[in-house]
Amino acid sequence: MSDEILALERFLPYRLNRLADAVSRDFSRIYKERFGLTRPEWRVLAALGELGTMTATEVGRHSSQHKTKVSRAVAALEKRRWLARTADESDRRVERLTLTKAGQDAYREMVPLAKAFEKELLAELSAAERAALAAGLDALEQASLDRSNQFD
Amino acid sequence: MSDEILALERFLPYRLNRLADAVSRDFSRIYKERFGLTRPEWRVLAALGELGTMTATEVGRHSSQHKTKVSRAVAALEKRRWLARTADESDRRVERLTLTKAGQDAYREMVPLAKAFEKELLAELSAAERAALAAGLDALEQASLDRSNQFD
DNA sequence: AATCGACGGTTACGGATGCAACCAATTTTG
DNA sequence: CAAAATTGGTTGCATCCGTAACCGTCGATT
Repeated sequence: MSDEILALERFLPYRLNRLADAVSRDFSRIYKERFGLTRPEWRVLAALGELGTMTATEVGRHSSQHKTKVSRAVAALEKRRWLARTADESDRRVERLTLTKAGQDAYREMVPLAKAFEKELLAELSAAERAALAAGLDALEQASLDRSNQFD
Repeated sequence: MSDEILALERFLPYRLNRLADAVSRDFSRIYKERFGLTRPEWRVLAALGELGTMTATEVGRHSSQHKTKVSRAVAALEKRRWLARTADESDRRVERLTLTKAGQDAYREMVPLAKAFEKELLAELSAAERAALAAGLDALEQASLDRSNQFD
């Protein structure tokens, strides 16, 4: 294991990025081409669809997105009338975000497509490979995510 | 496994992106803060350092980067005098890219840092978890990368 | 050798993004 | 209770990025 040369194609940060890019590129066809959403918008939709009414900060935490991304995505979804803001009575800085009927409909339409996408991708792995992937990602998430406080 | 709700935090494309972002964010401190490189520039450096003289197209393939990214990164590294272009005798469209002495020095300085980074990250996993991660990534790469022709 | 399509690489342009600065509301501190 | 520090959220700015259009060169076809 010399320290002279780095095999880029085996280097973990590189591999993760390349894989994430490739998978996301594929998956983005669902929310981008078919629904005209950006990735931040898709994530906000997914967060609100999953957990219901939340504040922008909570959406950011649940979807691992910087607050500026959330702010812009929320504005875009609001313009599309897929979500609505309501003032919080007890704290006037906060806005409570909720999907509208149209937003919920879109979410319900996309969830099966997302699940099918994931299923098809994983179907190309053996059961043992899927188990290894799950275990490996869990472990790496635990090691990586908590030690790097990503969002301010 | 209802099709009503998607658990975003368990969704593969999301997990991969979040993980790649977190790990890259950490690692970028090495090439960004300490050497003032962008990620595309780091990758070009890594490709040339690993494999020696190459064309821009080959660099792009080896580092999984779009040709415009490569073009800009090469221009930046050239300006910094970390790489030099030489005309290819037999094909005047092509430029042969090589690291200069300064570029090689920088590469040799960064490789141990990169390896140490990866080692420390993986040190937080057990041996079994590392094995699972390796197997899982290998399998997913095989499933994903060849079926999505990412670059033109 | 003239034409046409492919290829290596660059660039203009529009859109996305992160950082920092900012505003307003709230909480903490003295 | 006034001042200061913190928080939720937005926006200006500079940068980055991908798409498409482009330029010059090469190879094949004729």
